Amino acid sequence: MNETPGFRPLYRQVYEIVVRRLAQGEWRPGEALPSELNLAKELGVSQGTVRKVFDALTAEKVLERHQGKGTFIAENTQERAQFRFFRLAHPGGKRLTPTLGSETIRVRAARPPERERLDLGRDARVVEIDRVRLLEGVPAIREIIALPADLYPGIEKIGALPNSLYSLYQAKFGVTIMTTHEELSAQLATIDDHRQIGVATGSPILVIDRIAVCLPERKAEWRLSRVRSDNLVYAITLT
Amino acid sequence: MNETPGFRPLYRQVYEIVVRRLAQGEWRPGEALPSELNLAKELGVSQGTVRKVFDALTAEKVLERHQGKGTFIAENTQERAQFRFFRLAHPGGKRLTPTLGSETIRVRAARPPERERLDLGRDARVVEIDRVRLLEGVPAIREIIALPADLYPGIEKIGALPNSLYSLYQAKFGVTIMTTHEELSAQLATIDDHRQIGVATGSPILVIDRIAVCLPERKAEWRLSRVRSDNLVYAITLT
DNA sequence: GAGTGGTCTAGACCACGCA
DNA sequence: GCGTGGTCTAGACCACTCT
Repeated sequence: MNETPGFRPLYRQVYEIVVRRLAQGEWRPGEALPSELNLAKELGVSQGTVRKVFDALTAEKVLERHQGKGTFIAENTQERAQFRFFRLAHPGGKRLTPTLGSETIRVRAARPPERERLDLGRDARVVEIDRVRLLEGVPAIREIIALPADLYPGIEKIGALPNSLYSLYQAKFGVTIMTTHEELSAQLATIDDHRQIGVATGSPILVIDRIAVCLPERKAEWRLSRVRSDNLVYAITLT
Repeated sequence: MNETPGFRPLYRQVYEIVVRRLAQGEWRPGEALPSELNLAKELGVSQGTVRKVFDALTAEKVLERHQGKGTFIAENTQERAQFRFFRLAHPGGKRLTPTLGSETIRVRAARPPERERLDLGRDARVVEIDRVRLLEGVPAIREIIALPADLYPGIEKIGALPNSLYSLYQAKFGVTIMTTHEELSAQLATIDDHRQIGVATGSPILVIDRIAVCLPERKAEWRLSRVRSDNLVYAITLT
């Protein structure tokens, strides 16, 4: 099939074809892809090669397979996105689901740290979302979110945003968040923290600095979360 | 091969056989397993079925495969264990490697919280390790570690412990840490924190509460880490 | 050259969802 | 009953390592 040094396995090439088509929106979230056999015929490879690609994309959570039905584009449903990227829980385990407190949204020129963190050019604009989220009815999380405005045209006109922004990004703007890079630190509550989530100034706050990356590879969100740390932990399993 | 409701794929059964043999120490860390073809013949299955099992265990980081050489038991080498389970870094990215400050080790009866967190019986004993670790030469981490004593016979007589305990657990006691469950919170530095890692009392501290699980499934370590949070973050990628 | 894992194919049969 | 993915096999050839 080819000569040595530039050797690239067939399934790699098929993988790239499928990812490219996905990114171009040839299939929409929730839709079924062609069956293994049909795609194999179309691309002139064996079913096993397509299967290997679909299996890999399923492991990456890009696709979902259902025996007897077909292969589908994975959806960032509310609940799914919650459990995948939202890690807050009570000590000992019970997962928590946040509800919305208040939010403001505006579009403005990107500031230097935003340009740097989001890999934006000099004249880029960002959407800034500030919101407070509640856990069990109590203000618990302050979030300051910066989005590259070109990825989310008109998001500021939507009005009330859903609890899980990631399912909104996908459904309305075709932006599928694939991975996030988070940096956690402990800080002391500021006077703003006190005003917005009611903690005493100087009490300990868990700060989560997150960059979210979408498919295809691009930094699609910068989110700074300040979380009250009384009776609340960030729970994660490493494997 | 079998009737419906209790259907278990062949590769599942092979998987369980291999894991059992691994846990029984039939092969030691760093050693090669039988080749796909040989194990397939021995078990009376096809090479493809063994391949599927080896691939799965490789994805779980239990095995390592090397084309032309063979399939090996993954080693928790110092560096590998570092990067896998040690998540502290400078803000923005540079990974850090801790060095040892001081440590004490003793064996004693398990206290109720230890029995509860480690699933131990009424008369169980634990090994307690208290140590201070340095980052870039500065005391930065206090760790209080509790181990089920029966898993680590004689560990208190070893003397100086290595920087990465997990490679010690594996090499000396056959305990391979597979996953860890961590809960992070922010707290204020106590007077003990001040004495041991030099931070001002009342400054913010990142607390990591970790349970480590070994192969076969058993809670093999409880570790409480208190980390100074100035110019230091816990960095993690979610996928 | 012998032995190992890596890729690719072709085909059989099973389990599941749906009409 | 058909079409889907899931399992399993057998065999070919390639790429890599070691002797």
